[in-house]
Amino acid sequence: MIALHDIKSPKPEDFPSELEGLRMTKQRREILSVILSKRDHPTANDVFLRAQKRMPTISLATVYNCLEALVSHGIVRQVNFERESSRYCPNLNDHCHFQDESTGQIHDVTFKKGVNLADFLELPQGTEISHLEISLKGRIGSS
Amino acid sequence: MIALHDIKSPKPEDFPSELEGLRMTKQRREILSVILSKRDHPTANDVFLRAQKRMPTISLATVYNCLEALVSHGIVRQVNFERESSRYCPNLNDHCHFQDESTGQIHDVTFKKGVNLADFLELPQGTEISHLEISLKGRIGSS
DNA sequence: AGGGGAAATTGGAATTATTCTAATTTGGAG
DNA sequence: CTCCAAATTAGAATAATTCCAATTTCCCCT
Ligand SMILES: [Mn+2]
Ligand SMILES: [Mn+2]
Ligand SMILES: [Zn+2]
Ligand SMILES: [Zn+2]
Repeated sequence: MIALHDIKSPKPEDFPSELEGLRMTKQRREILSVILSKRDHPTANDVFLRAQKRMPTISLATVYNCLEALVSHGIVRQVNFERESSRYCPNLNDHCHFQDESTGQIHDVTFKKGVNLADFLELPQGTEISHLEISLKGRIGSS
Repeated sequence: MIALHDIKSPKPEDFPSELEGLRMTKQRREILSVILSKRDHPTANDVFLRAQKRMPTISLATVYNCLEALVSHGIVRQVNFERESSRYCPNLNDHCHFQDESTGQIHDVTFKKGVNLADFLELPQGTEISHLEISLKGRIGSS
């Protein structure tokens, strides 16, 4: 089973016309391909700028609309660092984010295998988590 | 050693005129007392509304200024959930936050003792974390 | 193939949390 | 008491995101 985000350099044409019950319009396809084609974590505006290269008439409102559609259908993840603008991530595996304060770059951080949340947190019993976000900031030492 | 946030119903007068190197003006005192006097996680505007009761001339800009001063001096914590407005927390112990989606209430969640981040995350070696935020959303089952 | 209609896109305006600015006030040091 | 840096204030500015109303797209039906 090969996940969408494993595809190397996807062209918009590579996507079916419907995905996870979401109609794949050409704008949505373009935006998805922008997000999948570079493993960084672009903001909506970054996505807009990149999408404009191949689709000069796309609007920022559409970028926001498409991102919201992709996120709510679980095709793309939305990532937040404090009050900064949201970023978007194609990695659907369980992971969290580390922002290197010296470069601004965001790195995916996976969980050690076998661990699960409840092992770490003193959660009130009966808690059902629907959404989890872990964001780290710091530096990578030269050692 | 009794921590500030353990004081029951602190009046502004209870605070020294300087704290952690921060000059305690009457506005800062008032705002700190607002935050300490109720264990919820108010937004800046909530704080403004509450502070106005005892200090009708305080301005929203001052509330933001004071919160920023208190946060940057480590006297209060700033808490974020996705794109919602920031909230402020008097609990300085290591903890994270759970928002109950049925009530909107935010609960402090502590870490199980003895665990530490590096045990959970596949961090690139040499990583120095300067800031960490864990935010959960969900519901508390009736069981 | 043609037409209807719901959904998507668009540009621009609106919203809103937060920050900035410039003028005034405050309060501790000398 | 005076001086001065820092804090407060009202209001304007900013910027990310959402809303709106008009247009366009395109799927479905005949
Ligand atoms: Mn989410
Ligand atoms: Mn912080
Ligand atoms: Zn990611
Ligand atoms: Zn808290």
